[in-house]
Amino acid sequence: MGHGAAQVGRRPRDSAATRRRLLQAAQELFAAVGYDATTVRAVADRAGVNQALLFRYFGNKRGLFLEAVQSEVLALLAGPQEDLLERSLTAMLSGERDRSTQILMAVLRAAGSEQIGEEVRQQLGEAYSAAFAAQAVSDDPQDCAVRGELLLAWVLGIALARSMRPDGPLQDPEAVRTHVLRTARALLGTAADRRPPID
Amino acid sequence: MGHGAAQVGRRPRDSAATRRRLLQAAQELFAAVGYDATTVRAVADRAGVNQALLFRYFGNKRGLFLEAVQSEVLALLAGPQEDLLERSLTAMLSGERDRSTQILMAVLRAAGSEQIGEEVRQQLGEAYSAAFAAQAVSDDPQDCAVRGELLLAWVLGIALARSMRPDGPLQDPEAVRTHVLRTARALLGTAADRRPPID
DNA sequence: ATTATCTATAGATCTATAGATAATGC
DNA sequence: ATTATCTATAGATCTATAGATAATGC
Repeated sequence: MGHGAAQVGRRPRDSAATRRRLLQAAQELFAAVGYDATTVRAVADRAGVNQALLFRYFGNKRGLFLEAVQSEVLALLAGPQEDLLERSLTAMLSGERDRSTQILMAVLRAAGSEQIGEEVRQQLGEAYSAAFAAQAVSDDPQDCAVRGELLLAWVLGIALARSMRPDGPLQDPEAVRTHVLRTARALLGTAADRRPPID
Repeated sequence: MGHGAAQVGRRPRDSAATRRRLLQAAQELFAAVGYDATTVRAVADRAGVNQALLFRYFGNKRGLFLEAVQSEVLALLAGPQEDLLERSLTAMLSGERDRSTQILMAVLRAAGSEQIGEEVRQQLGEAYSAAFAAQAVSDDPQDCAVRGELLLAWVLGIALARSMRPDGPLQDPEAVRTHVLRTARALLGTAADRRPPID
């Protein structure tokens, strides 16, 4: 009885595997239902691991989250700034539900959470904002920041809307991708939008 | 002792006032911290009302939320479809923290919540989407829906980002308003964006 | 002896209800 | 007698910890 799948017996001693299983389960659940709605017990159950081990290896729920998303977020932000938006969209819209996609979703959903707070928002927000602002054609740095944050807010909103309405119109990756990339050019004010079209 | 402000004595019997106070406190708290993070006890305390009365008058937390936002949402959606975006932005960006602003924020934040679910998302999402889609210059209804939902996602994301970062760049109402309205034209594909500028 | 796993539970919330107490209406 | 307010608490979570149990390393 008790919670979740009954422990059939004692698992083999393998701390590395236990950590890995917990991190993977965390990535999946955080991405699927968000930070607040993900319980440590659900993560442990999904990983097939005793719940107390989660605290042994990650300290607390926040520590688990941070470690679960850290490497992938750094990898995303380390890429070329110019196509951060495109890479974010690609990861987010990818139908394959691969690891990067799930982690990005986990982060975006956590950014809208109450609990996870500044640690994620601030860091991620500024990184995105800077990358986006770097593309904006404007002399005023404050104006660049506004445009960058607007773009981040859009990606965030799209991620939320998609996860909230699994059958909604935003499930069409190509349509979303096309419209967002086209419109983002207008927002950032690239030359193509400032002058009459070439064609 | 107990919870919150100590009850000094029995409040005067006034069910209408009690309901009103609860609704107002709910609007403020839901707007400020979101649906999940708002506890019924916090609402009751802020209203200066015994917590049990909340259930007497509204059944449960969901009922309180729905009644708190219903009239204002209907009023917003009942206005002319063409400027729904503009009215939404105005309400959202208004510095006066007036009633409409708070209710809109409450709804937008609730749309990103786990608990409140379909009832709000579906209804509001479709209403917004339809209104926005009505403006999109396109023959394909599915394409219109995508653009409409993208715009809703943006408004939602901006609302979240603003409430999350109280000192961020998106606190400048005029900058946000200008960029969003300009860019929305590009997204919806009005004539102004399809042809070279007149000037 | 050390390290990993597991049991059991503390302690903090939070929503919701049952039923007592008191004020108004007749 | 009816209706509003208040007390007290049930019952369901959820995070986190203390300490027992068992497996490996020496």
